[in-house]
Amino acid sequence: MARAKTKEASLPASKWDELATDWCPVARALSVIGDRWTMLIVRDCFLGKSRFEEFQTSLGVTRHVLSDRLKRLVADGVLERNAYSTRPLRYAYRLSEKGRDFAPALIGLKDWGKKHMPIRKPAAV
Amino acid sequence: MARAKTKEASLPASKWDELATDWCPVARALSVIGDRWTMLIVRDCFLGKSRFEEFQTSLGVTRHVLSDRLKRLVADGVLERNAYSTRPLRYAYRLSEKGRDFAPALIGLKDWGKKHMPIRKPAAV
DNA sequence: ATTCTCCGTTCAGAAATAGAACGTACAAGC
DNA sequence: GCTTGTACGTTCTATTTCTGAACGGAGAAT
Repeated sequence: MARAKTKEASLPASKWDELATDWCPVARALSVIGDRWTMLIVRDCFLGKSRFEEFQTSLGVTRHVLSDRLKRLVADGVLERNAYSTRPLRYAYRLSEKGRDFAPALIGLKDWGKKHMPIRKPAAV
Repeated sequence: MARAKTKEASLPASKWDELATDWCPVARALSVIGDRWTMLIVRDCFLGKSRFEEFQTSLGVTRHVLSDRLKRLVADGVLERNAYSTRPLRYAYRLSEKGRDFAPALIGLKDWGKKHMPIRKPAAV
């Protein structure tokens, strides 16, 4: 996967790591999906997206950050990376059971957004 | 989401603002509470905390960022700021109805954290 | 008068992000 | 063989954000 890593494409470390062992389960959950993009990647997975380009196009996140977050989600067991093509080696990212268990939290956020952040646009939820 | 920028202590603006008008209600919700600390401040409010020092001690967040997030939450209508003391003018931050509506999402995160992030020591220690 | 508490603000250095270009691997077309 | 197109990342630099510590001010307590 990674070639010579002269410089580590590091993940957030300082304060996030403390959250991972916090007494509060909400904080521990946020240590995994509490950054700007990660929850949206998980949402995209729920919507059936699974490929790098799909996430990138959908979210508008920079490729660097997307690459970083996908690695982190795989490392955390939220996503699973499997080859969907062997000849041009390509990987698909799909939710694990651990990832699918975010559904209630996502629904809570969805309901809040619909109620408190209305918008008039061709919504296709 | 334009916020009072009386000074240069501006709040995250570039990509977060786009989320606020995203077609997806989850993204719109995250434009409000999707950063590292904001959801934890809301959690603290659910736990009965209401004062600057309480949040700061509880979270370990820097005072600068805490000040910024509280302003943002008040501007977004998630928290209400009321004086609890007039002589040494002090304000308490409490959840509005809009803020209390985060309960389902928080419970979802809590359940996920309890199930998938059991408390354990960091590897080294 | 001095110290203490509470609620922030300011500053410099460290870290993360944005935006774009670059690399690799394979397939199809010329 | 050479170029173009697609998919999946990596590398680069400039900008933005965060951390950590110090500073300030207003009243309270000693």
